[in-house]
Amino acid sequence: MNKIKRIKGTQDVLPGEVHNWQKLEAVIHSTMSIFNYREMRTPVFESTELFARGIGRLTDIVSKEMYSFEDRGKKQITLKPEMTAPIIRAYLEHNLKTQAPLQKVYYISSLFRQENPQAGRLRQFNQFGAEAIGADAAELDTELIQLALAVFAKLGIEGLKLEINTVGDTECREPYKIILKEYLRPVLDQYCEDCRKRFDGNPLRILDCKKENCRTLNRNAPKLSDHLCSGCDEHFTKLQDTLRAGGIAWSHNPYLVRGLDYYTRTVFEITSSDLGSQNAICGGGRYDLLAEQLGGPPTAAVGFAAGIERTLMVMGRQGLLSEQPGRLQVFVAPLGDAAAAVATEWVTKLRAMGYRTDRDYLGRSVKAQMREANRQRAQMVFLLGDEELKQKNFSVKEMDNGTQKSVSFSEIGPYLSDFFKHEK
RNA sequence: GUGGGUGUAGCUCAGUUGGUUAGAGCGUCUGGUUGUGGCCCAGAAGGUCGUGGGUUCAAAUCCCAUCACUCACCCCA
Repeated sequence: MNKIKRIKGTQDVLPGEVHNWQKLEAVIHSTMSIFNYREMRTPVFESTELFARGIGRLTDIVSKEMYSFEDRGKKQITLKPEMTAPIIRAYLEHNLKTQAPLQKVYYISSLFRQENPQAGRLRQFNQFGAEAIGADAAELDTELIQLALAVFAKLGIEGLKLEINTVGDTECREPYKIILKEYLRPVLDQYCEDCRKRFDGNPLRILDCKKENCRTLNRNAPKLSDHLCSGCDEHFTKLQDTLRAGGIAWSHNPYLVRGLDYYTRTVFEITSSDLGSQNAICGGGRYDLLAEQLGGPPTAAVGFAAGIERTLMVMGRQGLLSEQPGRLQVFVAPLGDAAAAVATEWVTKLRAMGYRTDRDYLGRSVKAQMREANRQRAQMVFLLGDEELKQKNFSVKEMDNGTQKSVSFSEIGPYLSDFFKHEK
């Protein structure tokens, strides 16, 4: 029989590394709490229609990357490829705005996209992110950026770059698209095949094409920043003012465009040079039109999403991952069947007292049990053989200093509380 | 979907111009102590050399195909 292997683009997080995930998650929870964001969880799958309408049918994600299938009831189902659309769906479905006009929520979730894997890109991957729903204030955009940066800062990550841009709103983006298309149409045949495809559905994406030739052609294209409506212009100015007031460094990248259709006004991206070619660790922006596209009332909102695997990758490159999980406090080493029975009772008692305790289950020799205790970095070993049983005590070996002493069964409680008095 | 790279022990890797029973380090197990860890020493277990075919007296080694992994394009977290 050949072994079954994991699906391409998926990852196992093994016991020896999971503590780093837990630490990251703890920082996310605590930072979100400090910024007054509350966690929200949504199903792993949704109706395909949600993403088709929310993200946009012409985007890469929807047109070729989704894990979609028909269930036994002939419903079109998709494993969620991103979190913003499900969050807004739930927000609308439960009328959360009736609870409070501004909802601030966050999530940690697995997402699924059927792309070709490479460094920092998986088919099942994890993101954390936050969404503030119900306000169009630019200060809120700044808060989301601060929040993302705060998580990274608390983790000790350095050297991140923040880029911002504005993509306008319906009032100015649609007219601008027409102006842009008028410029592009006569020279379109000089653009690459991808760009020609983008022309009808998403001409803005032509502006951040990476091909040298397209970039050259783009230099003479009309700029959105010259065609912003007064509302968007003010919003972008306000964003930069508040970022400045918050002491945040950024650069304005006029070609920064997001691949999802729902963005309006603010877009931003945080990148790290400690990643591979997939260098974005966080992306976000404002999406004031999404709620309406999903059948809800006009609702301003802003959010970000950050890659957990990419964050861990950066932490690894910066030496921020720890090797050592917690230590075992007590290892009970019984010798023989009689001792094994008593050991079972004591392991139960020690655990009930709150000490991290384990024992041998393989009937191993003392030497092997000591090796095991050492591997577990146990702080002490309770040896229990015939002599100890007769005397009703343990031979307790303190592993860090190598000393050994007899502690009678009745004194174990006080002995342990004294030994561990400096640990809480 | 398209390109490049790599597939030998659990892990990281050697393996000569094709030549007998395919090696090392780490890890695992056992022993060096009637019942004592780490360091050290000795030993053991563990391999369809990714898979299939071809060339050859002989293939881990050469050729073809295929699969997997990986990096990159694209796009994104």
